[in-house]
Amino acid sequence: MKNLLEELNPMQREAATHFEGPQLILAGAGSGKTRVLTNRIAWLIGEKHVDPWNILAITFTNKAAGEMRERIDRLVGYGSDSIWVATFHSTCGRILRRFAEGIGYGTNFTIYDGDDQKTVMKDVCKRLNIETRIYKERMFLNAISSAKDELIWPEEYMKTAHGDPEMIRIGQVYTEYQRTLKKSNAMDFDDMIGLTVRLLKECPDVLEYYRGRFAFIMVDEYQDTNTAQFELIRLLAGRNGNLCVVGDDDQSIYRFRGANIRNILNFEKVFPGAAVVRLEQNYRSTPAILDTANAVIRNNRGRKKKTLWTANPEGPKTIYTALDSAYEEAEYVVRDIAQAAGRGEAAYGDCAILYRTNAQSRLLEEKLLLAGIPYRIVGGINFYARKEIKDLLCYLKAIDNPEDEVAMHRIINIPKRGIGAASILKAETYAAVNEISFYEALTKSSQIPGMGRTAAKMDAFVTFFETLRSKARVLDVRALLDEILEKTGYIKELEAEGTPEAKDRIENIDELVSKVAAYLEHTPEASLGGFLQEVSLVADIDTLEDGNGQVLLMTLHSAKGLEFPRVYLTGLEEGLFPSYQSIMDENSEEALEEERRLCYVGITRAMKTLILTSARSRMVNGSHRYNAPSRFLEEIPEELLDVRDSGYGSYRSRGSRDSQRRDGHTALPWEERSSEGKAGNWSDSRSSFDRGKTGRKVLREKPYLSKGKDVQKADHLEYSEGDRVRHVRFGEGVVTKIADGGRDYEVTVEFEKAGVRKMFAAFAKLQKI
DNA sequence: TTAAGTTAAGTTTTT
DNA sequence: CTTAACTTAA
Repeated sequence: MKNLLEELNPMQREAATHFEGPQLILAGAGSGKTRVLTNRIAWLIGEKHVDPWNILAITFTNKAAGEMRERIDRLVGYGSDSIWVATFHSTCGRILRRFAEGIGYGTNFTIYDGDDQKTVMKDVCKRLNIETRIYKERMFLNAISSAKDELIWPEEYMKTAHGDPEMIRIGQVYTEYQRTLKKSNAMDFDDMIGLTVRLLKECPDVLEYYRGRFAFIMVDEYQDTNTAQFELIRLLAGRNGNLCVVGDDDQSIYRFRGANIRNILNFEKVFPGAAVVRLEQNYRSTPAILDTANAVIRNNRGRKKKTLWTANPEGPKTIYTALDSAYEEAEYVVRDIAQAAGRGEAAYGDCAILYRTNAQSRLLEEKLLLAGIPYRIVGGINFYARKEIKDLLCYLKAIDNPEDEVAMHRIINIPKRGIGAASILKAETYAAVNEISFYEALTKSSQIPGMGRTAAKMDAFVTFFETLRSKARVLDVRALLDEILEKTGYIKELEAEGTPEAKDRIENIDELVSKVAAYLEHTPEASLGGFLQEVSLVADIDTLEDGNGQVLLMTLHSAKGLEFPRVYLTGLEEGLFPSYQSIMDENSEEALEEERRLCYVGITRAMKTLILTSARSRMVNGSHRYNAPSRFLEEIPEELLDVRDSGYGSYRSRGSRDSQRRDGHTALPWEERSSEGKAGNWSDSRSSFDRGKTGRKVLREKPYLSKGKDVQKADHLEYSEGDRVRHVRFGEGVVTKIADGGRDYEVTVEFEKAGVRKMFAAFAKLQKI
C-alpha cells in the first residue's frame, strides 16, 4: 500500500488519503484524477478496512466506469468486484429495476432514447392538435428535459406558468407526454435520474437501505452534474456524508444538458467543512500546449482561479494553418497525418481529429478513405439507431414489456402483416375509450368497431407474439433473438432483396447477435431486461478500444477525458466554433464561455503536438459560407504559435487575419442573416419561446383534416372474376379474384406479359373486353 | 393499402 | 446536402 502512495505527488496523496466527510478535488486537465480516485479506493479498503461493498463510484460514461473498474481491479484484488462503479444512468437503472414499484412503475420498465421520445412527442402533439410544422417536437422535448433536469414535474411546471399561454401549452404537452410514458411503463433518460430521486424521497426505507450501503461515494466529472444528479448524490450521501467529488470547472461543457456549474462552485457552501484539494500539476501535455490552453481559458471570467503547470519537457509550438476551404482543410490534415506517420513521428493510432459538429466528419472521412489511412469515427449515428437494429430491439422490448407502445407499434407490421395505419388508429381509439393498453386492445380485435377482416390479422399477430413471449421465459436472450429472426423471416427477406444495402443490414444484425453473446458471457445474472438496459445506455465512445492503429475522429464533447499524442483541432471559425447559436444566444456571454471551455478541453487533449486549422469557406446546407477565423485563435499570443502556410499557395494566414476580419466584417454570416429577409425564419425559429409572438400559431386549428378526396368505392364493377380486361400499362389479362377490401375492391389480375398483379379497382381503371 | 417519387425544411454538443 | 413529409400512382 505504501508504494501505491509513493507514486503520488503531495497534493494527490492528500486527496487520496482523505477519510471521512465531504471533499472537493479540483483537478485540472491531465492532473491524474483517475489515479487519485482509484488510489483512494484502494487506500480506504487497505488502510481503513472499508468494506468494498460500501463504496460507490459514479462516472458519466461507461468508458470511464470501465477504465476505473480495470484500474481498481489491479489495485485492490480481493473484493474489488463488489465495489459499485457505474454511470449515473446505470446506477439509477439498477436501483429502479429493484424498487420502481415504489413510485408506481413496473420493474420491467423500458428506457426510451431520443428517437423514441420523438415518436411519443409526435403522437402527443397529434392528440393535442398541435401543428408540429411550426412548433417542433424537439422544442417541447428540450423544454421538458430542462424541467426534468431541475426536478420540475408537470404539476409544478403548470403552477409556475402564471397564465403565460406559452408555458401552459408546454405544460399541457409535458403532462400528456409524461402520462403516455407512464402508460407504456417507460422512462426517458431524464426520468431515470428524476424518478430515482423521487423514489428516494418518497420511500424512506429505500433511502435508508442505500445510505447504509453507500457509506463512501465518489463522483467523477462533478462539474457536469445537473440539479437532479446533484440531488441524487446529496440524498445518498446524507448530511455529513463521505462524499468525494472530482471536477474541473474549466471543463464544464454540458450546460445545454442542464449541467449546473454552481454545483462545483458552491460545493463548500452546501457541504460546510468540506476539504478542498487542488491538483494543478499536469502530467499529460508539454508546456507549449499548456500555455496555449491557459491563454484561451483565462478569458473566462466565471471560474475558480488555478494555474496548470507541468514538469514535462518542452515540445513543439502549437501549429496553426488557415486553409481556403473545408475541402483543403481536410486534405491538409490527412496529408499531415500521412507525413507524420512517414517520418515516424506519430503512428495513426496516436492521432485524433476533433471538431465541433458531427457533420464536419464527412469530408475528413472522405479524404482518409482516399489516402487509405485507417480511421474510426466516434459518435454520429449510433449503431442501435439503425433501422434493422431498432426493429429487432423493439421485438425484445415489446416481449419484455408489452405495454411499451412505441415498440408495439413498430413491430406490429414488421414484417408486413397487412395491418395498416387506419386499423392501428382504430385499435388505438378503442384502447383509449376502454382505458386499456394498446396491446390489450389487439387481443380483443374482434370487439373493435369497423375492424373488418384486419381483426383476423391482429389475432394472428397476437398468437405469434404470445408464442414468442412464452419462449422468452425459457430461452436466453441469444436464443430468443435467433427465434425472432427465424420466425419473422427478417434475414431471409433481406437476403431476397440482395442489394448491397441489405447486405450491410445483415452484417449489422450479425453484430447485434455477437453483442448479445458478449453480454451473456460477461454478465453473471443475464436477463432480457438487463440486456435492454445496457444497450440503451451505451454510447459509441464506450466501445472505443485503443491500440488498433486507427486515426480517431470525434466531436470535442466526445473527446473529454481522453488524451492523444497528436491532436488536430479543426474548424476554428466564427459561427462554427464558437457556434452560431452561442454567439446569438440571449446569454451570449455565458454561452461563449462554454464554447471557450470546450476549446480548452480540446487543446488539453493533446500530449505532444497540437495542430489548429481553420477554413475560410465551408459548405453549410449546400451553400458556401464564409467565416472569419475563430476568436479563440485571436486569444492565443502570436509567439505561442507556429503559423504555417497551407501549402496551397494562395492565401496567407495569420498576418492578414485581423485585416481580413475587419474587411469581412459586413459579410459575417450572422450579421448577413439579420439584415436579410431570410432572417425572419431564423429569428422565428429561435424565438419559439418568445411570449405571444407566435403563440397563436400553436393554438391554431389544423387547417385541414382531410382533403375530401377519398377514393370512392364503386357501387359495382364492370367486370367480374374470369373476365378479360385491359390495363393502360400491363396490357391484357384475366381477372382471377375480386376481394371486397372495405373501402375499395382489391382486384387480382393475371396479365399475359406482366404476370399476376394485385391492384385497387379505383386506381387500376380496368376495361372489360 | 403501400411504395415510390417529389418537395420542403433544417442543422450543436449527449446520457 | 441530407432527411422527413407529402403526393401520386398502382
